[in-house]
Amino acid sequence: MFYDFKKIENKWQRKWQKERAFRARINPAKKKYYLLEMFPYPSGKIHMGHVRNYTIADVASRFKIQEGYNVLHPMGFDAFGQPAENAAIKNRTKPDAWTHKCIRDMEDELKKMGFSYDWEREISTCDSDYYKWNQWIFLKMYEKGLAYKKASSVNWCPNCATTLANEEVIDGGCWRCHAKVEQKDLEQWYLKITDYKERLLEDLKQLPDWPERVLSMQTNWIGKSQGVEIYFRLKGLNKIIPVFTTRQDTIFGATYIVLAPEHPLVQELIKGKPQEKEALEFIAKVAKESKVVRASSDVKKEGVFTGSFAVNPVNNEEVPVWIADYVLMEYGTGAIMAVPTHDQRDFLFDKEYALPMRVVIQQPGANNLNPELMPEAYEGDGTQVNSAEFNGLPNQEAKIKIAAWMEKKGIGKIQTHWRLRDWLISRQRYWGTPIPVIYCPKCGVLPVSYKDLPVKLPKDAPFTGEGGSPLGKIKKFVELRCPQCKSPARRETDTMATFFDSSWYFLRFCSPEFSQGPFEEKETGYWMPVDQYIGGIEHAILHLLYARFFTKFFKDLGMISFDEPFKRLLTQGMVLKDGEVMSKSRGNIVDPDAMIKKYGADSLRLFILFAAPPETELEWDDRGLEGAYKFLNRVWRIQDNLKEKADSSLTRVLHKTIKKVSADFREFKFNTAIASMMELTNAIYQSAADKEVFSKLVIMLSPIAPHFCEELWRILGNKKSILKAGWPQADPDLLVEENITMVIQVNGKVRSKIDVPANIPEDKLKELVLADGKLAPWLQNKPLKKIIIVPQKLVNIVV
RNA sequence: GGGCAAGUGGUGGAAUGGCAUACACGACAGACUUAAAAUCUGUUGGCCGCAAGGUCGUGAGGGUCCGACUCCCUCCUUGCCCACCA
Repeated sequence: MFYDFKKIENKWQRKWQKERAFRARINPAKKKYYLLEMFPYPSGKIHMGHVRNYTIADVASRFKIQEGYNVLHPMGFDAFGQPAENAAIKNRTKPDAWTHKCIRDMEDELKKMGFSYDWEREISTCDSDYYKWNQWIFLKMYEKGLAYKKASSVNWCPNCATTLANEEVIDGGCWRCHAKVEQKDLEQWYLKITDYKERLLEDLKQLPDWPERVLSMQTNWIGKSQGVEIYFRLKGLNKIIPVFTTRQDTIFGATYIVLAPEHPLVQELIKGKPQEKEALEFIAKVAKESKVVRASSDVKKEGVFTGSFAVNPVNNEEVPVWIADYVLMEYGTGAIMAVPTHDQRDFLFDKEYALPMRVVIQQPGANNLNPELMPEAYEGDGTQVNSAEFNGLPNQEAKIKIAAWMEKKGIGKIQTHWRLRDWLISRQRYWGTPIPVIYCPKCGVLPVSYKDLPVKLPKDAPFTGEGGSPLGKIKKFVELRCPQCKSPARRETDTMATFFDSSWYFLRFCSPEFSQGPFEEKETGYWMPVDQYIGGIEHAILHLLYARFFTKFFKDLGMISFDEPFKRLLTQGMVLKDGEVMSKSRGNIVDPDAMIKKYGADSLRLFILFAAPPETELEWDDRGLEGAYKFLNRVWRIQDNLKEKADSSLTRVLHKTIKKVSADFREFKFNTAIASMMELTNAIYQSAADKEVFSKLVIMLSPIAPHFCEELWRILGNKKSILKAGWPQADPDLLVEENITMVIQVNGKVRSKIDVPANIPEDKLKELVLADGKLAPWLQNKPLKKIIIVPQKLVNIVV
């Protein structure tokens, strides 16, 4: 007999919706729990990654409800973005209509999984009720000087005809379409996230419940490094070139310096030199290369001599000045001191052009380093040599002393450098939030006034697939009168990067219909911060960093009182098929909808939680899913064979299971929680359950297989929803064993086992153990050294 | 090149200093059946042994410990993230 999952799932999904079972409202009498998954892009279909992410969250949500928390569990759509425009070009649909159709389809699929969302809070970032507040936030940032416009060389995707943030360039290609990224000069809007770099770094300490990996990725991305800016005087010119280094201990080994080709002093340095022509050609060549190509490690390091010399301030040595592609203007001062013996990049460049080298850090223990014979740079620690008064010092100690000494002598300055850049938010696209700015030829850049928000995205736009923003082609949108002087003016036609939308949506969920501001402080005061955030590791850097930045900004505006938006973070692993990530291009997709049709949502949920712990990769297995289905049927059949009173041994197993499952749920260890419920089920098959035991199993299983358990719960005669059943408590008296099995080891190897009363005194236990005949062959004629007793577990005899 | 994970039966995985392989999948066998499916019940790391039992065994090698899948060191492999960052 199989249970009718189609009927049951449909029935309960409709009932939960009708009864608003997951409606969340402020209730000061109850402890709140805000559970959030990274909201999806509405592609129209959910994939297994979504199923996994949302199932993990849903179990946590339902478990917390049963534990008595007031749970907020919302869902919405990150609805702006490129695919809608691409679909518009391809299928002649409108992005708006296409997106809303996709949203409806995805809602249906999510509902079929039985997720416990408060659908009344659903938000969609492409609705003007939402993006109005993007514009509001932008204006606030503009007021505070955090949004600014800058002409700069940007990454340009020729395929998408749009700019990309550095963070969106992957291996020299566009993060979406993988086309080769070029360089282009454009006026762009930036957000000054660098103003928050110290706090973004420092406050990571407030997040002990984030995965170590993510914390380390964020730290590296912010990239604080302590070093010294050293001043090299240019020979023959009354100018100095500052260089930044974190290895000031190697300054005595700096045998040349290298400038980025774009460095402002380069033109002056090469002027009239024999190398001038060659240098100019080189600069022109590098200018054409994208930063990304220059940054790839397999490209040979190239450079030219400028014909000029600089003076190393620590020993007054004259060193040649070179320019090279591997030095970037964007980092540090755009100039480096080259120490080929102790920096591998300098070493490779040195070998290419046969420049001088000198060892200044001697490797401990090994033979003296010889610059001619070194196969590579020595970048490790050691003792200072050829370093004047610092000779003999360990280099880590010299680092501190040299920095202080340089500051004292005025030849350098201790400095901190950061890797984090400002965030480029302009996109030359249609399907995004219009940046609320007006350009007047007389009055200049004018922010749109708050009362005129939202600047609505026009519904009709020409989609030709050709480059440039479609918005720029809509006269009605672009042309207007300047609000100050009434002369003809233009609107900004750039839209915001969608990362902007997702940087504060977790706040909007607290009061999705609030019309006086982006969020209502009474609501965020109760619900925020998010207690548990769940999503993919691919958002470990950008999204989480931006969301943290926005949170700090709102705090500075006095709108919220906390520093960090997400208390705990869980990054779920990918879903694999045959050892590879599921993807359309690989053609190894398993469609969740087809699986729901075949086995039901409850079986799918059960399988996906049982197959692996949440953080690790999950190998898809059709047979595993079938196994989950069979297990549910096995539980279903228990109802046919209940007895009046369960055996006391079964009751003990039940209470052990309650303890284990409760602990595992709290730590998101769903795979082992399910395993122990399977063990309980096996025990029930050995010795029939009573209603009490069975009911408790059903409650424990209900967060995982909610429709199935709700149905069984009613079959067992309960009138109210299983969500109101409360979580079972383990009876401590039933957890205590009267007799336990002790493992007996001799020299660490298991040789015997004995059953003893749990409360046996140690000397009595020793006596029993030594009398154990099985041990005789191992103890014979050997002097007893000691006996180690681990209470309730084992005895180890050392001979 | 750097950082972080991970490496356990035929497979997914369990055990985070104390009985290695829980739980499940698969396989094999039995019961039920005219038969199959479903279901129920067993067996299932390698080697030696009729058996009792012994012995080897958690990527490789070493170390700490009464005792190591677990901690430390070296190496190998795989995955993810980052990368001319000076």
